[in-house]
Amino acid sequence: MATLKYSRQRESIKEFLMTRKDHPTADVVYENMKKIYPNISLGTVYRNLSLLSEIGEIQKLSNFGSADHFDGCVEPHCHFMCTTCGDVLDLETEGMDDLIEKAGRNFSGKITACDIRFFGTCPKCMNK
Amino acid sequence: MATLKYSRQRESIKEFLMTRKDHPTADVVYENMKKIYPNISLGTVYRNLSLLSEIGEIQKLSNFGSADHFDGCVEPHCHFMCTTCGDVLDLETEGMDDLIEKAGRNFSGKITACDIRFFGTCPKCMNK
DNA sequence: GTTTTTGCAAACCTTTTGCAATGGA
DNA sequence: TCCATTGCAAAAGGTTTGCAAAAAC
Repeated sequence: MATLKYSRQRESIKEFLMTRKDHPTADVVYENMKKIYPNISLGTVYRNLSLLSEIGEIQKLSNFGSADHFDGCVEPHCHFMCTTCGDVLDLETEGMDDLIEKAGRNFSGKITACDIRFFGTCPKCMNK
Repeated sequence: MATLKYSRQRESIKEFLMTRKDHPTADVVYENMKKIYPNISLGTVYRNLSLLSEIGEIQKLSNFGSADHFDGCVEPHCHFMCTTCGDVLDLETEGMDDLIEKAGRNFSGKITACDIRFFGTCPKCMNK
């Protein structure tokens, strides 16, 4: 991999994601970056989101809906998507650590990762 | 919803999915349908795959790679994707039925569904 | 005869890429 | 200076859609 050079844009994207508790899409990141860098391009946003998730500084959540979502928190945790409003939220993970081991019992391949996602109605939409 | 009318194409698509143990993408379904209906269009395949998954006769797996996969089996079960060859396989689910209940303990919304996906190396790719 | 489904092609949405110019080390 | 990063625009990949013709009921 090539040497990494500093870029203001990348720094801002990472910072933005870390201060958001939701999990915005590339487009939302782009719209927010335009407030700081009016000429920033969507391509730059995508390139940096890929780069950041490759080096493990952010997490890419693929296919909650049609567009990818990005999470500034890289600690392993589950996600929940509200089927009413489309929001993606974090969820407690306790008691799910042995899933990979359990799943491997009847499988002759090797399982290295696991992704759990929940769906339903979020607290906000429950009160409507 | 409008009344459903019979269509040979839809019937064949469903049958094809039920006899496959892997989980083909729309494109693979399309290529195979062309053997039976040389003039069938991709649009028809997509329309029927959507329709069938809406009425619960097949399952759409939206989370593996860039294209959706389709599963002729609608019983709840987990999936595994090989990060080497890209194949999607079924996996035993025992001991995972209480996940939704567990996840709901610390959550004030309502969880109705859960999707568990595993990643790793499949048996075929282990022997290479 | 009415309504659904089809084939075709164009549109759509999200993401990636080529390229010359800019900027960091 | 050298090479990574940027902005721009075009392309790519997967999926959806509008429309007139064909098929189902």
